[in-house]
Amino acid sequence: MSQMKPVRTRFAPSPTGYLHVGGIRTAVFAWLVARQAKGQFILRLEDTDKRREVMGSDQHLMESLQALGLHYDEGPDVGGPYAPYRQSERLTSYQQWAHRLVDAGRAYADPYTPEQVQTFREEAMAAKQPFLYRNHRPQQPPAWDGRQPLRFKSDPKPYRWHDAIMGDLSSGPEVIDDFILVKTDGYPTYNFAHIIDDYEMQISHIIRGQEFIASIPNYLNLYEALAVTPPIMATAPHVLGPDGRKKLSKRDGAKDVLDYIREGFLPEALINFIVSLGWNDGTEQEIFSIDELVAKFSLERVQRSGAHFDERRLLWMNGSYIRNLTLDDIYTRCQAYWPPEAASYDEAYKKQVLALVQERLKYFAELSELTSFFFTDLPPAPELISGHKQLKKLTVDELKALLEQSRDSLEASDFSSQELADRLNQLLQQTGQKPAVLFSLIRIATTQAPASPGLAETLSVLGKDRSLARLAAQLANFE
RNA sequence: GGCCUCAUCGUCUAACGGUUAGGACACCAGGUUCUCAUCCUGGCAAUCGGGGUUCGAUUCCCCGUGAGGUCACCA
Repeated sequence: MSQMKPVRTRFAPSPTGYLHVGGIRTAVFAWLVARQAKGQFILRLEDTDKRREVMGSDQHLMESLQALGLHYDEGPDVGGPYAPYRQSERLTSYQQWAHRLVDAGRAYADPYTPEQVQTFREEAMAAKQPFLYRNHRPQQPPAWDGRQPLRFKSDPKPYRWHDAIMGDLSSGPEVIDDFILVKTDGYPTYNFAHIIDDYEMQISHIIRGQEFIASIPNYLNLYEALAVTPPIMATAPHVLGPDGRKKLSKRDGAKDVLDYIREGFLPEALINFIVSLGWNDGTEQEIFSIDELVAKFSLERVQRSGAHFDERRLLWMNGSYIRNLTLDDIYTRCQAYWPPEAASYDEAYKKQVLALVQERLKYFAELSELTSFFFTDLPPAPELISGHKQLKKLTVDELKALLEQSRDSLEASDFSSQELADRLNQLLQQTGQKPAVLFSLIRIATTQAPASPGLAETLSVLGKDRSLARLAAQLANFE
């Protein structure tokens, strides 16, 4: 056991597109493990497949991590003691290790053409056998001059190892094969490069998705050939699509994590949600602050089966976080989400509005729609009355009478929230109406919106002039 | 097809071999003098199947079944 080794974890994505909630999970786990142990979290870009690389996705990846608060101690843009952190810039290192392997007789040039190898593969599959390159291992391979792929000369044997998440795992010799170390374009494969980098960067835990679990025996075999002690392995199950049983993918509508941030999801809620997809501390606690997660998280308690991504749960969790924000905090965080008309209003007014809608927000992008009537006069919406199960039973004259009576009373109000509540109450008695009728009518007249916060609070924030003007406008509409 | 892994409400999950199998999301009903939301109360809803071991199995073992992963000059 390497209990005294400093904890250094890494997130090592390839820059082939945006990061979604499924892909970010191993980053969150790695970050938590590093923070908990007061170690380092490293970002390394695995850009060894130039064909799949997507321009700009490296920046996007870095932005996503920063936006979530998953700050890394070392990485391509921040540097660090083991720079460079981009695999395409570490080619000489891989070359050195490759030659060392060749010299030791543990790597050799692959003399076959891709077509020949493909034929071997198809034969194996046709025979319903797994494809093993080493069944075709050449007796006298040519000297490696870079024009052929360099293959690992494996030493097939069974393995038993411990995975921090999956527990004790084992495999037989039949899964060990002569995989490619260096491609003909001079770039190393992931299978080779990550092992070299993790060693050179002193990585203590490799936390990755379960698609790699079948390859681990091969890695173990290579570690032996390299005389390197493997880091702790932690294999996390996939995040599944909402309905399907397969790994969440962009095709399932897996959104870019930055899109969630843009829509006004809180980074800490997103983190809490992602972690809770497969992890809990054994109690009934659902909401964990980042500090609590750092303190309590453990790979051992991560679920071994995949978890479906359920956005409704995310919505609930984010709403819960928003409700717990202080008014000042929520105000600064939601600056970008006000309706355009709000621009000319001052902070005090917007904070009053915010206080009324805070418990209704699931994410900040809803702010505009929820609050527009506080900043601008909405067009008349007669369907709100004609579609109202109580109001539609009243005649226009009855509605007018109620509204006029309300207006007369409200004209004498000071429009404080409490005074309005009392006055509205009196109005109920004076008119002999149910709240469902009177309050609905006033609410619709003054907001023209299908929903609003409580009537007294809404009128109070709207203010006397605006409220009365809207009542007058509604009355005029009845003419 | 070989190999590996997994399996509790619709979903996320809890349960030293002994619980009326718990919580949360979602949903439904009721309450909070109007709507939406919050909040409160109640409700619906699960141990994949079959064998063992055991006084007793969600839990341990075996066999099925189902699902996923992998068998790339992708990661």
